[in-house]
Amino acid sequence: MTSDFSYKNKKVITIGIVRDLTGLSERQIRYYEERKLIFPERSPGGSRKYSFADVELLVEIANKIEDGVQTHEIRKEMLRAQKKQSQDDVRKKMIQGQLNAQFGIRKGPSS
Amino acid sequence: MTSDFSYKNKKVITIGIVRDLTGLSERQIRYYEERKLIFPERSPGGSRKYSFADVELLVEIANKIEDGVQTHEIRKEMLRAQKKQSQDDVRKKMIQGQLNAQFGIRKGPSS
DNA sequence: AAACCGTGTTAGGAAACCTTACGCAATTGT
DNA sequence: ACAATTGCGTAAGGTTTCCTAACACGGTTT
Repeated sequence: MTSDFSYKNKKVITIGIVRDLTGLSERQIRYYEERKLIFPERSPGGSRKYSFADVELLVEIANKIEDGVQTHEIRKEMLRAQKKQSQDDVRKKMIQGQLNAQFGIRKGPSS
Repeated sequence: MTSDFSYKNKKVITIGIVRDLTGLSERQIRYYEERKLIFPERSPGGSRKYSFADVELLVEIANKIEDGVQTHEIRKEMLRAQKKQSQDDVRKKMIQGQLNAQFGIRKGPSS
């Protein structure tokens, strides 16, 4: 239902490209992973694979760090944001459910 | 004006990932390049870099080849399609120019 | 003062990629 | 019929890219 078939979230970019795209060093990129701010996938051989969304996130992270925010704090912020998001999702689903109950009942032999 | 700032056309994917994404062999992917059907960029070190658009194109190419169409023919088709496209672009630009001339004149000291 | 933070750098090794070239069945062109 | 081309597989040898682990180090925090 939610598209999410987007290119934005496919993990297909190697760390060298991410380095070029963000201007960060590989060391930095790996370090932010170590601090659980980013979660690349791995190829069978162990190489990291990032998405465009990851690239954007990395830039945001780098900006915050420049502003003196610690990875520790950034992580908390992210968890907070994430939690609120999932709450919002639940609410939306509930409303959707209400609507379906009222009007959208299209189950059973009705063709 | 035309966005094209899309992820779809950024060349960021290495050949191994393209292989996984398309199911083609690296040999095939390189061969189609040799036959001028696809044009990856290169990293400073010489590694090929593809876009999602390239990946889609590769799948189309592979399908045609399965249907017995030769690379030679596919290339012609592509050139044809490309030419028509650029013609269409020109027409659109001309119309745009007309409209600007009629209504959109916003140049010179007018603030 | 001790511990932690964010990063550069080095070292050694493995994975991924590159080009070149031979081979070969199947098509295509002459 | 026969030569040439097509669309790959595969192997060899070499370069690039990526990986982890570890030491260093100036700045914060605690």
